Amino acid sequence: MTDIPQLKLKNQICHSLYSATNALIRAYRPLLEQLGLTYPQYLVMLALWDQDKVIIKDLVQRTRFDAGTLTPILKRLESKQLVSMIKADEDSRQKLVLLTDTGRELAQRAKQTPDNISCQIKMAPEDARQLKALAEELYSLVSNSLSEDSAN
Amino acid sequence: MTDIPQLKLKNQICHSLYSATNALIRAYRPLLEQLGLTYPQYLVMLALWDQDKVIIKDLVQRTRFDAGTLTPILKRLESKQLVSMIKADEDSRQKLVLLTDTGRELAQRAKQTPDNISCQIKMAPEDARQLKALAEELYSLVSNSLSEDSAN
DNA sequence: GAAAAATACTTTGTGCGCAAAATAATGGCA
DNA sequence: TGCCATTATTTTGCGCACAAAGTATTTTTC
Repeated sequence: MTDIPQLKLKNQICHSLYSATNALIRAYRPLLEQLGLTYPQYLVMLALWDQDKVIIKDLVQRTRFDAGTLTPILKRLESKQLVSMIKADEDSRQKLVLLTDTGRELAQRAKQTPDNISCQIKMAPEDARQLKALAEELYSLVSNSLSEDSAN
Repeated sequence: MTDIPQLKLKNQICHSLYSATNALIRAYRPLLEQLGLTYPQYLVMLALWDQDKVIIKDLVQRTRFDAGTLTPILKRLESKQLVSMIKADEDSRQKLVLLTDTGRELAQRAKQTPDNISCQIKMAPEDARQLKALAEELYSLVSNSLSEDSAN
């Protein structure tokens, strides 16, 4: 017992956030399994259903994934025939990510997923809205502080 | 463009939560590096600074980590001489986790970490309080829904 | 127009996160 | 006393998460 109040696990936002996020991913797992997707793969597919035929850099921005994380995820989606990748004409450093027909069709089967999750979890809509807003706020505060940091 | 509003990445709490959590872990990294800890190792140390000489099952509950995740983390903490582990007398299936002197002393150096983080991120205290409360709420809602699920 | 800097992406290595299976010890209970 | 279910922990296997280093291509600079 060191008894430094600031070091109490119970007082750490980071722990609440971390365990809530992991629990949520666990709740998604059985639903996404039916689609043959992992949670990060699902997020990438969501981004592509919004818009495909985009370069990886664009996906990095929209998914907020690290590029080194995204490359192997895209490879797995490719091996599942959900996406295909081609070199960009204008700049051959870039790669375009395209949905296949199968990938596009999967959106129809995925349509129910968000409803199923919120049905199962039953968080008050106002709480959910607020949680999302606060998580977004934290994300942008942290991102700014990190980019300032690397600029020194 | 499939244009199913429910499938828009921007409308997903899960994405906001996921990217905020990962960004926060990234922000912790340089601070924890000075302590020689990763983020999950830090959470385990926080739990042990609260109370050590506990069985792994107790740590699983308090850290909310999976047992299969905790075992290798404890091994790494042991190899850094921060904790030691002994078999429990009463029940030799159990293992007691103890802080070493070094492990206990590390709390003094870690004392500044929470302040340093909140200094760097500058989230309004009321927002931070609320974010923590909502994350806790989500955690317990999801945990309940998962345990009901396995009880069927 | 060649060298240097920047950009887009991939690879490598370490450490989780977790389901599922394995191992080991304990506690019924017949 | 034996057997079986239960409990505590570890192992295995796969997929991230990300820093750092590597590769390839384009752009800038002189």
